[in-house]
Amino acid sequence: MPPKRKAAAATGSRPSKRVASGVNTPVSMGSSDDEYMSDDPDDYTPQNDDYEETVKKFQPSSYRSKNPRPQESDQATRLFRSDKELSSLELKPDHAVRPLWLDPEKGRIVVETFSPSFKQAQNFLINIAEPQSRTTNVHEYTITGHSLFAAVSVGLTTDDIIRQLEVFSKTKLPDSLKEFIFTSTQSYGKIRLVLKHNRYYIESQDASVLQMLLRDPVVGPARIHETDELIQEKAPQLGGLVIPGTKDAAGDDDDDDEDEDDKKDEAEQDMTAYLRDEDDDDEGDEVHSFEIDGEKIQAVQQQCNVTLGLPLTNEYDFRNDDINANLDIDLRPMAQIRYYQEHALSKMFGNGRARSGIIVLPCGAGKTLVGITAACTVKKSAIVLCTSAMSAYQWKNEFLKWSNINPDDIAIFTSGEKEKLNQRAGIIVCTYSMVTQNTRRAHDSQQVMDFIQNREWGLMVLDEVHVVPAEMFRRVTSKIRSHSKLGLTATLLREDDKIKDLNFLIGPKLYEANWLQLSEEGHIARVQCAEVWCPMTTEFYGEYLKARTTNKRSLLSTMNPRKFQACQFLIDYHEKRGDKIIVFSDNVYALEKYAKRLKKPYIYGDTPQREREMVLQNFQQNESVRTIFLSKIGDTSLDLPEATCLIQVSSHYGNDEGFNAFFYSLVSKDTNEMYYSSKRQAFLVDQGYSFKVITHLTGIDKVEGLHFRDTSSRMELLEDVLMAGEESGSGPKGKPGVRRTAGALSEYAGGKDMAYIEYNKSRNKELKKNKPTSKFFKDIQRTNEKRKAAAKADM
DNA sequence: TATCTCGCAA
DNA sequence: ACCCATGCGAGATA
Repeated sequence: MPPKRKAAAATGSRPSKRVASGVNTPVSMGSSDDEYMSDDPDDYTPQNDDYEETVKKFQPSSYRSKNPRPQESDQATRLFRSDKELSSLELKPDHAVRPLWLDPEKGRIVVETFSPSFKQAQNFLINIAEPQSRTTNVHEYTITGHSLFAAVSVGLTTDDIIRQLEVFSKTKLPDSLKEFIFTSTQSYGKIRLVLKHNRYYIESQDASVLQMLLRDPVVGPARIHETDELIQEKAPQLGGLVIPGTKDAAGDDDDDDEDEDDKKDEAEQDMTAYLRDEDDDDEGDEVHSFEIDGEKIQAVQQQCNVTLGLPLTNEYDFRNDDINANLDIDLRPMAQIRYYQEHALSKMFGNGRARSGIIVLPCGAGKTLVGITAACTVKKSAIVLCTSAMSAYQWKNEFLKWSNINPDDIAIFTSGEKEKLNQRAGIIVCTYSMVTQNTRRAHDSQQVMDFIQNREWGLMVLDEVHVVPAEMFRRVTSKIRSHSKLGLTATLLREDDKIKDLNFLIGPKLYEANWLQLSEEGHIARVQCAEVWCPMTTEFYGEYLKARTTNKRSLLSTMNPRKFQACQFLIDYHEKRGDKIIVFSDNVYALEKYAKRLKKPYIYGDTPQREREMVLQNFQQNESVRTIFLSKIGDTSLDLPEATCLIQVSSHYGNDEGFNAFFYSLVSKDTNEMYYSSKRQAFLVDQGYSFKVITHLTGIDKVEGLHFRDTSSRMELLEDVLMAGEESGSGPKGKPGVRRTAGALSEYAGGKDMAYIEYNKSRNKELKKNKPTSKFFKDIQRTNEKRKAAAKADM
């Protein structure tokens, strides 16, 4: 889908900034005059050029560069030196040029972002640790068993990890940490989960490990054949492998496509070398195994991963699989794999097999193409799981576009469409819910489901894989038998802590793109995030305090007239500079109110498809439609590349829409919204975005036709809101159909008083969010119009 | 084919 | 460290 993105979304080649200068400043900020003003100026953040230079010069053995910001270092030093656990650790004499602080007890790592070797350290850490937070001056990571498993899975050795850490650390590596890394990594990669003839086996070169496993109260009973003998056989051999579309991923003979742009960095080359080495090494002579009940693999995997600390590796030696039919599929020559996509794929196929795991790529960076290329590499039957029917269509279309697959060999399986697939090999694209549904199935649905469950799949692609830990969706991993699983997502953040389950449900994180780098190179959009704090009016705040239900309160906060005005101002401001604006509200009542009063089109759940299409088409093509209001429709899979500004009026969840330029979140001060805002901030920061807090919108007074300037109009609004709050909770719930109509009129009056503060000055943030393709509209149309006919005609 | 009910996710 | 609401997929019904 990368190519479908419009101009802003980077078709690759040009790393230039596509955002006009000046775009970096959201609205013009008021004077930063109040006490919130942050006191850590950003001016000593190294500039990119210098920075690059410095990094280049930096060599682990020659620490000539001097710490560019000693005061920071001193601060951090004090911080850590005061910690009793750390006080015993001796600083290296040249600690100033080394970026890492280690907390051996908690496995915590703090990186100084201003260090000359920050980038190198970051590239390394992303492979061995889990990112915890990113602030201006320090990033925090944690080393865990899982993160080390991921590191090992991708080819790093115990030695590599310890050696590199030692290089970057300000102190001598504590023995306890070394010990932890050593013991953790030693046990990894010892046992594998293997699918063969539609049965699952646990396999190892070390029979004693298997015997030990069999004594486990969870694993033991899951064994199927109760003979005491382990199965023993020859280990398969590997050979060279070429990933289609890449230069020469595994480094042997021939190839089809050529791929010019390539920015393989050294680290990556090294990595490939590691992979090869390991691969040669671990080709043992024979392996032992025992069969386990397919129904119990989830429990077994969890037990091994969590309790025993012996995660099961999933690798599929697809080239030596002569049981499952080959699929005739290749990338078309036009398909250009970008360097980071290639890196991701080389992590997956680095040792000539398909290893199961997760690839994290920002939206618009081309996740679909990665999935398709994986399928073209394995060349066996593949099943793709999507969160929505629309997304399923997009996947199928992308397959047809980027690969030469015979249209008869790819089928959609959703509630609306049950396409047939021939018996040999093929690709099925379906929704998670179609597969995981527990209730009665329609007849044809059951047929396809049987087909799916009886087949031994070579590859399972799990789109938006962060949804998989959900109770319902996680069933896919046990219902469908697949030799390998590839999870794709833009974010591994969830509200709960279930994201960890992906380690045994799918596999370790194989690759995570560096958003900063991608955005610098123009592969994904840059974003400016800002939070606008809007004081409540006295009338509204009075009612707010009186309100009993949270529902009513949230309605009052989102309908806060000053927030409305801020919204109006921002729309006005950005329309004038030529932006296309999407205003988002998850409250339908507010959505409608705002939109109607500002005379903007809006779409929400009950908006008929036909009307959605109209509105969206106009937004995309009609110059005069610059702003639309959306509810949470398209939470999954709405992508409007032309939007350059997002304003969020009401949303409880951190929401990760990807935008090309601006992202505002409007928050009513002193309300619950503030409470939630900290969560949102954390989310944005974790995503790598920086954001600002704006407490004053300069020039808001001057907006022509600014609504709610006078008290009477505000009172009028208040009454309306209170009424809505009464009936059936929050207004627009109850029956779809009875929507309140907007009040009328707009008045004029005085502005606000807010001051601007910069919250997290930090570096540029990026934004990234993942949405499949851009043809949202077309696909809806297609779906609706003719599930069958249109699909055919189109293809 | 259109519209309803239901369950689920975050 | 909200809770709910909202939206959607799937099946059933006419």
